[in-house]
Amino acid sequence: MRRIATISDVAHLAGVSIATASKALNNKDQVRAETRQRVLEAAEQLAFKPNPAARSLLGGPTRTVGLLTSDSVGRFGIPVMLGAEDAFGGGEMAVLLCDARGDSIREQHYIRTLLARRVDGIIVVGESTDPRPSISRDLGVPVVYAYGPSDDPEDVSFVPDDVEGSATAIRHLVTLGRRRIAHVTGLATYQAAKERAEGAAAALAEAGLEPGPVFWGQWSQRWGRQAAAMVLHADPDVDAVFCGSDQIAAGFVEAARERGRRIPEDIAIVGYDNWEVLAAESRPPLTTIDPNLEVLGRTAAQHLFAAIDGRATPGVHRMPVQLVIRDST
Amino acid sequence: MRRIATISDVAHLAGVSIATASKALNNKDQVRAETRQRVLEAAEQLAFKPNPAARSLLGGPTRTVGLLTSDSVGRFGIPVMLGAEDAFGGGEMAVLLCDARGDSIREQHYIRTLLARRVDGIIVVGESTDPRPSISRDLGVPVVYAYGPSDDPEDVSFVPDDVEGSATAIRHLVTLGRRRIAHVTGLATYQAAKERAEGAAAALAEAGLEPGPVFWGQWSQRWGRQAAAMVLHADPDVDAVFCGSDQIAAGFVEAARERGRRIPEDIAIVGYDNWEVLAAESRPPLTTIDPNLEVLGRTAAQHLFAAIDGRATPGVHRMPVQLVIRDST
DNA sequence: TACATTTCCGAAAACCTTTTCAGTTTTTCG
DNA sequence: CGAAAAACTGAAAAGGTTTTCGGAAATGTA
Repeated sequence: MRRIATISDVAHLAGVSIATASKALNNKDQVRAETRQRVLEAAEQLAFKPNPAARSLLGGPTRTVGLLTSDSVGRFGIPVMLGAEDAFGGGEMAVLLCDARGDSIREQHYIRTLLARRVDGIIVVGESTDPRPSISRDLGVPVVYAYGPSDDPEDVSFVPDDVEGSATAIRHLVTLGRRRIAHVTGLATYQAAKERAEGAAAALAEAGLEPGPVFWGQWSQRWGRQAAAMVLHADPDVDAVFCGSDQIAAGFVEAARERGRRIPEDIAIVGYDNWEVLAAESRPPLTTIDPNLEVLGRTAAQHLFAAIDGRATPGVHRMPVQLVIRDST
Repeated sequence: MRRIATISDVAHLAGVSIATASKALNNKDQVRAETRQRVLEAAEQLAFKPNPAARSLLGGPTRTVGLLTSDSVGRFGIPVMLGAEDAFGGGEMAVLLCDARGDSIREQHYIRTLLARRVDGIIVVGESTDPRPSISRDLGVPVVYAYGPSDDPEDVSFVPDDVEGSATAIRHLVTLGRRRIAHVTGLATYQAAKERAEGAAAALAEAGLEPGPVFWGQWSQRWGRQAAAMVLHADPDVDAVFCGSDQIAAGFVEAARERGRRIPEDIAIVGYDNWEVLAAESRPPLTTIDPNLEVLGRTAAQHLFAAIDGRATPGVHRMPVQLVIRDST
């Protein structure tokens, strides 16, 4: 492995001074076109890449951002993360990955590490849509929160618009002529469960329907199966169920079918999350709400760029979600 | 936001020279204990962290590694990635995340970026256990492959031991007294499918049993359901099925139950992957093989450290996997 | 030709840390 | 007490890049 080329190698090969080479490479003026050409060719020939260490030593941007996630097990953070990485990697930003695993000690450690490395900004990816403590105070670099918003409204946060998503789901069911619509969802301690129930209630009211019953439980297939028994017992004529997650919906569908209900003829089901492995493999495949997590991650990354440029956009931004229609409605 | 402290601020506050401060902070000798103490206190007070740019400019290690993944959609790379990140982040290594999304152009781009940033090493995380083209040639930094091995046997690769894992699954079934064991798995073009079938055949032979039929298909629940029909038709007295993935197993269990077979009384089922959401939520919960992906990632990371220290361990290392017993056997 | 103007180029400083080497102070031992 | 050894400290250089500023060359004008 030969030595890595420096700018003085390039300058020497091109027969100019270091300063001129630098100007040529950075598209500054004060360099004759022909000279610039010679420098560029030399750089090409030596496969020259400026040393980022030397560059950032000058105090300029490090072209590095931190990606701080708590989501070691959960599955929601991953697409957000990849979306963000995509937005950064496309430019010449590099992404430092830090997984705090939901431990605030680890989180502090990583924040210090990132600051020591002089990152230009930080994206914090939450594991749920519940607000989380802000880290932005006195940090010195801009921070953008994705999926899990900051509890400080002055921060920049991006979350899926669960209220609107649920309303969309309900409107879809109403359009299909369903009138007796139940809602089975996760624990009410989750912001996501609350907002989805809220959006559903609002859309029902808007359609002139009574708010249907809400069944709170776990975010699990098991709960979906149990809930099926409860829902069918509470109202044997229920003609649609909106589930707070695809896991719940998958369980519900399974149990309802076992009880002889046809999906979607007797009962239409809408899930939430568009978790492919469940939603597409369920029988029948689930109509569901796709929270567009990759887009959310990318958008958050773009806004971090803006914040680094001093154009921050404070507040909690609700990102549009999408209805994916399959065979369960 | 105040200016970030430099070592000369620390030296000044402690009343010593810059050199002495540096020595004190880096635990070099030639500094009186009391002087060192004063310096450390000053550093603490100013929240001083050495500038990594200046450090790596001296030619030392950058304490940065690249994590190159192709696994944007697949789920296997994620735990490997997190395991690796864990091993690095615990020290003072930083991890640069690059997601090539299976595109070799993007991959090249990222490799150049990583080299330009002078990473100390690279971990390549595959999306399947199929061998992938080596990137190590003339790179100048050590590379370790995790999950998806390099096609160059001189490289350092870590893969789950699928042969042994399948054998374990079969031995488990044999121990339970099962004798007519079928195998339902994914496409034979996958290394994973081939090795799992191979391990299963070997274990059957070892137990003195005829190799059972092998059904090749997709890695999907749907195929599991179809396969159930085929298996039960081909041999109505089958008393155990080893599935090549939890998805297949989940589909198989569902369809077998619908055909009136009791699990595990009539047919015992073993899956593969220990994909919690499927294996634990299936009815009954699935006995399965856990490939220990996080451990694999961590191990790969540790070996990258070793390789950076010049103690590389070439070859494809097969990592132990684990039988997780639930109610399906 | 002499001078003013423009266009280019290069020397040198700055960024921050580590390390070497020489110099200074303290300790030890005869 | 004197000399040698040990312990400690500080000035300076190195590492790669960008930027500023002064100077040189080329061009235009009188």
